[in-house]
Amino acid sequence: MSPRTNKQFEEIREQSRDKIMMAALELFATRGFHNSSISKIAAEAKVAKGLIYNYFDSKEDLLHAIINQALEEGDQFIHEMQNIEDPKEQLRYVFNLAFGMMVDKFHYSKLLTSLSLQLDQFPGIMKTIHDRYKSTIPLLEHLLQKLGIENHQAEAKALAAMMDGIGIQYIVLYQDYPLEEMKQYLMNKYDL
Amino acid sequence: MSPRTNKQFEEIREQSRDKIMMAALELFATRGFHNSSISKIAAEAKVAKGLIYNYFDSKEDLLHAIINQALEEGDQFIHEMQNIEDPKEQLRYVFNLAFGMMVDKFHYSKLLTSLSLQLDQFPGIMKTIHDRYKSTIPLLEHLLQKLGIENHQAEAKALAAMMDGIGIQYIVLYQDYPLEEMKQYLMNKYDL
Amino acid sequence: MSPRTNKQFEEIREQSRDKIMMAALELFATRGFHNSSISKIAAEAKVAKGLIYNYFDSKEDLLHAIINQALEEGDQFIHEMQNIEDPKEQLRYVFNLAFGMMVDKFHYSKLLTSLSLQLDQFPGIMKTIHDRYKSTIPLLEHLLQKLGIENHQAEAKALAAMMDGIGIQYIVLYQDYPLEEMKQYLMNKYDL
Amino acid sequence: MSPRTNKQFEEIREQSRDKIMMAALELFATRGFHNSSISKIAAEAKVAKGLIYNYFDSKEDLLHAIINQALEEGDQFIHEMQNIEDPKEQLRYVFNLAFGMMVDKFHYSKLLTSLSLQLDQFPGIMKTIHDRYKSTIPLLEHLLQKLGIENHQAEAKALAAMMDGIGIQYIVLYQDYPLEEMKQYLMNKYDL
DNA sequence: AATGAATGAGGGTTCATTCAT
DNA sequence: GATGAATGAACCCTCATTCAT
Repeated sequence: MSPRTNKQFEEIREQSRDKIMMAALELFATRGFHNSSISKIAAEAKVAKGLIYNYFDSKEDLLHAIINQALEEGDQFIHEMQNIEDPKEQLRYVFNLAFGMMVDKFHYSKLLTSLSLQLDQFPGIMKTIHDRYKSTIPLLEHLLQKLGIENHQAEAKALAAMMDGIGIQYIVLYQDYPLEEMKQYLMNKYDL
Repeated sequence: MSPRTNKQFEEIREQSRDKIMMAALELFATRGFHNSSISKIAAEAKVAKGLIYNYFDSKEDLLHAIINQALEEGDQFIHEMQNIEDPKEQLRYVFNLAFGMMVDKFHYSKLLTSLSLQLDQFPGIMKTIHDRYKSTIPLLEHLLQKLGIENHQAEAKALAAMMDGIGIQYIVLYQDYPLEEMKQYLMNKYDL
Repeated sequence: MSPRTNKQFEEIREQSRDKIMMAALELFATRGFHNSSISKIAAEAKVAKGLIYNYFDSKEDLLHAIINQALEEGDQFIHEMQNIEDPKEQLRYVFNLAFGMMVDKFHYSKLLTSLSLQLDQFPGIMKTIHDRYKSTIPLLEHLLQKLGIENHQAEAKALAAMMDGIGIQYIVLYQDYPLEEMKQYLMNKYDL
Repeated sequence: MSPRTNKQFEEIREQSRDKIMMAALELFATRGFHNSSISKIAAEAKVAKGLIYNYFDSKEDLLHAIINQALEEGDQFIHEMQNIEDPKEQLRYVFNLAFGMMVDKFHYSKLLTSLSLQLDQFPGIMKTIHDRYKSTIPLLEHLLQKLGIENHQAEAKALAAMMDGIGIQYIVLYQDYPLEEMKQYLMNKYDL
């Protein structure tokens, strides 16, 4: 009969794109980018190999799409955080967010951390991730300053390092890592 | 043309093995394991491709050898550390060592951190690295306890996380990262 | 909303078919058959990929259709030529036609010449093109005989070769080729 | 024992390279470049697929190598021709050479002619073949001038076209084409 | 008549590994 | 101990073709 409407097509596309990105995210995070073949991704997404290229120009383009999605989500949270007025509330929000992401978005978190260490191999995302790293510290500095913390500049860097370290240790040790304990430690430290 | 003695043979073997491991380490660290072909390693080591298989069973075996070498070196340092009596001296030694390694053994450090995040891909080294992560904390706990630090258990975990976080941020940001400043921060914190 | 008449349907069909064939002709001629994907043809024709299969069984079938169209046009001209009585007029007609086609039907001309050299790849059109080549010479022979040319059999073959040679050189060198000069040369030679 | 000498390696390389180029030449000429897969070439050459990339960077590089070999051979003959003093002898040499090549180097000849018509697809060889076409005519002009032929410039172009035309017709009709007769026709025409 | 999402075979290419010397 | 030619599985990607709408 008559062909599908544009809207129908868009819905179908959205769904397929998502299926592929979800499958790729999981594989990239658990097996690594180079170890996750397009075939495996397609199988995981229950989709034909060729279809992936209907949505992404290349395997790297698929990776970029995933990363950008992750970063956009992150940007949104930072935005929301900046709408909070009380600095204590802000820091509590940051901790809740950061620890929550480690758990709920484990794959995103693992993939991004992994890629951070392989930036030489992915020049296309180098700047993006570099910038992300650099932009975190001023944010924390400002926050700690508002909280009246002494030596807030050094403390911000230390806190940033600790957060990253907790992240990586949680990724490596997972079930064995006392994530909640670490969160409490920080909450206490900043009297939240 | 007198035949070479056994000792000469062994020296030659040792040299070739070393050349290969050095070349592989650099490539693995900078370009990643999957991105470093045996051909490239052989070229970098100025050695024929086939020779690598005289010394290592497989590419993964070569990786294992490198990791074990790194870990053995680490073990040795821990041993030396434990011979120091004064706990302050001990902690100073730990910091000097850790920060020194980040700079002097940058490739080792980067490779090990990278691999930590890809353990699923290398089940052969999973346990080794897992154990390494887990064994660090009791060491620090003990040290902080001897220093009379309150809440030494939580503090040890926090310190371990911070050290890892500093490591990863230095790897990512490199020249832009204030490594020395972070070291001073820790030295001050523990009054060294 | 009255249903479309049969005639209207047929017109629509004809138009779509034509659009597709024109697009395919241009792509086949400029980029080659194997380098012109159905997708590109559809895009060029501003038509959905699937529609092409409403009109043609396969990509090769589309090629056949184009070739046959070209050959039919050629047949028609030969027919018209044979209605001319004066042999000089006939030859003049042939030259005008042949040189005119090289310019006006450049793509047809290029495609057919190209395919002539790849007949092994397209057995379906082999006989057709073979026959076309063979049928040209008797025609010219007859013509030159009527013009009273000595040794008309050899001259006909030579003329046929020269025409093909001019064609291929024009295709290769295009703007750099003195097509008009060659035409004058032949007109003079046969005193037209 | 001891590894092969450099000379042994070179011989082996030469042989394999040649096998591959021969197989590729035949396939490219008969089935076309895009229709000759690396797999088929390897099978024809009785060699593993991967080996081809030990000798050529890419499929196109393999094509370039074949073309350059062909053109170099051609250059050599032109050089030899220019050492002949008597112009009649020279022209006879040209005819013998050209007609001889059509038969003895049928595949080369077919491949080069085919590619001439697909230059848009192979920008890398465009200039080379263009130049080859353009350089032929002055050579013939000079030759016909020395032979005292009237209107030698137009005649040279006509002769060049005829040679190309004979070539293409021989390629298309092959056994059915009176190649020898055409050669005699030309020999007579120029009184050789 | 028309759309374009979906399929999967097959293309070019890379690379860990083997082996004769 | 050392060489590098040779292998073939597996990679990323393209594309003719099908089909539900």
